[in-house]
This record gives sequence, C-alpha cells and structure tokens, in this order.
Amino acid sequence: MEFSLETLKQKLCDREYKLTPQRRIIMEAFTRSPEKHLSAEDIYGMVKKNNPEIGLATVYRTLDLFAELDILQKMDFGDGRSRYEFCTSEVHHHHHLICLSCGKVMEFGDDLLESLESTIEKKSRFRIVDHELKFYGYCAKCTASK
Amino acid sequence: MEFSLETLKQKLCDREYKLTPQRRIIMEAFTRSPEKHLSAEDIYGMVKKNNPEIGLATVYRTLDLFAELDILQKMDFGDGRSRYEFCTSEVHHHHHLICLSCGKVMEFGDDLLESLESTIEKKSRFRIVDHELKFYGYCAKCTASK
DNA sequence: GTATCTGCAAACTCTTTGCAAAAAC
DNA sequence: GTTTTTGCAAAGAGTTTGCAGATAC
Repeated sequence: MEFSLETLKQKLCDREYKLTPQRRIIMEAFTRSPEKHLSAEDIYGMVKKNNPEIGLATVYRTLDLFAELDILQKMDFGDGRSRYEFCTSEVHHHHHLICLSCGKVMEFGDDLLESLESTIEKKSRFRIVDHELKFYGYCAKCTASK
Repeated sequence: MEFSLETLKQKLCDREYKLTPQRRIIMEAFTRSPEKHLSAEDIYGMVKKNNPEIGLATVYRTLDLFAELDILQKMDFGDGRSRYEFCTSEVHHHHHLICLSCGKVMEFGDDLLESLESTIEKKSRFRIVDHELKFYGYCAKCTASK
C-alpha cells in the first residue's frame, strides 16, 4: 500500500478534518482496488458489502474532500460520471487509453507535452496549469473478440 | 457559411431522415454563431428567440442526430454538459484551451500526436481511433484581471 | 396517406444539499 | 461539550423517453 493511513490522518488533521471510520474505509477500499479509476458508485458498491450503513452522499463528500486534499484526482472520461484516482506526482504525466467497446481505462506514461505547452503559452498567451490527453480506441481484448 | 443547407438535406435524405424546419433552424443557428462550441442549452436559447415553440427535447434529438451524421462532433469539457461543434476534417487535429476562470474554450490547431499515437499502438496493442487533448489554465484576459 | 418528427411532461442518472441525529476530539 | 460528520430523503442539473398530435414527403 503506497498510501498509509497515517498520511491520511496527517493530511486531514492539518486542515482540521477528522479521521472518521467512513473516511478510513473509503481510503482502504481505494488502496485495495485493483482498478485504479473508480467512480463514486464503484466505491459505494465496494464499501457497502462490509459496511451497509454507509451512505452514497458520504462517499461523494469523502471523494470530494480527498480531491481537495490532493489525495485523489477527480477525472472525467466522458461517460457521465466522475472517476477518481490516487494523485501521485506522475498523475499529470500519464495519459489515458479509453476503450470504446468495454470502457476500460488504461494508462500510458510518457510526457511529450512539455515542449508543446511552452509553444502554446507563447503563441496563445494562455497560462497552462494542467493538461489532459486521452486516446479513444479499442483495447487488445476487444479487438480480438470481434 | 461553410456548411450549406443542401449538404444537410443530402445527408439527411441519404439516411431517410427528413429536413424539418426545426432541423434547418438549428443548423442555421450553428452556422451563424460566432462561438463554435455550443451546448444544447446555448442552441435552445438562440433558436427560441425567433421560434419560441421549439422544444428543448427537439434540440437534444437534433444535435444527437447531427452528431450521428458526422455533421457535428459531440465534446465534453468537463463542466457537466455536452458541447457540439462542426465536425470538419481538422476537428481531430486541434486541441482545446479551457479557461478555468471564465470557462472560455479556445482552439489550438497543431497535430504533434501522430508519432505518439503509433508508439502507443505498438507498445500497448491498443487501436486508437481518436484522441483528445485539453489544456487547462487561464486565458490572457483572466490572467490580466487578477 | 403514412411513417417520421415534434412538443410536452414525466422519467432518468449522477450529484448536491438541508437537516436532525450521531460521533470525533 | 462543541463542532464536525453522517445518513436519509429531497432537490438539482443535464439529458432522455413515451406518447398523442402534427408534419414532411
């Protein structure tokens, strides 16, 4: 587990937030999940198994809080729901491959955009703070099964 | 106007769709708009002025139809609503600059991603059909007014 | 004439919010 | 003890759908 509960507690306390069981449970679900790009509903489904009393609204609030604390990054893959993934320092330097057939999201780490960014900043007088690159297509499995 | 009503009629008839006043009006609103990235609500607001009887559902249905006919391209800038723009052959080769302050969307035409795509296709066995590159930041106007 | 299309209202999905009860510190 | 947090249900935004009447061809 790359992200310890201690770190979570630290980050919460720094901002006067409390470490509640729900927040701990949601964080644990995240660290345990093999899939890294999770929606609120995904998390809700995972935590409800062992903690049926937890509410969907709490999941939403917790994910938003974690995003505000730079623990998670909120992302949008255009399917009408937000997804969250751990906000590592590399998160801005990998790109997403989104399968149009099965919806799977893969990552491709490689940052070729730094030079493009500075070109744009000069030409457009637009101050870039983040970028997002997505490739849509068909994963190997879906290509094979057609 | 780059896109004539004749072309629209042609494309519709080819697929056994009819050219209705509503479809014509919506297409005209699109060609007349200085802003190129329009939401359903944007279009609805524009057409309602002269045609108050037109329904929002019709706007949605028409935009989706146009997208299916490759007349418009449906896009998602992460603000919770879909936007549409004319689907020119260059549409896949320009990228978007999205201002986090005023929400304005600008374009940056330049395609440096072809070589990156073939690298990814080889390394990941992922067949790419489209890509999308967005830069988030602050436009010149918003940077100045801060 | 007939199949398509429209407008309306209701339904739907994802997300947010108001509030009283519960819990962290 | 007090402030934060929770669960619930209701509201909210954007979009879709069912249906009866209207319309393009």
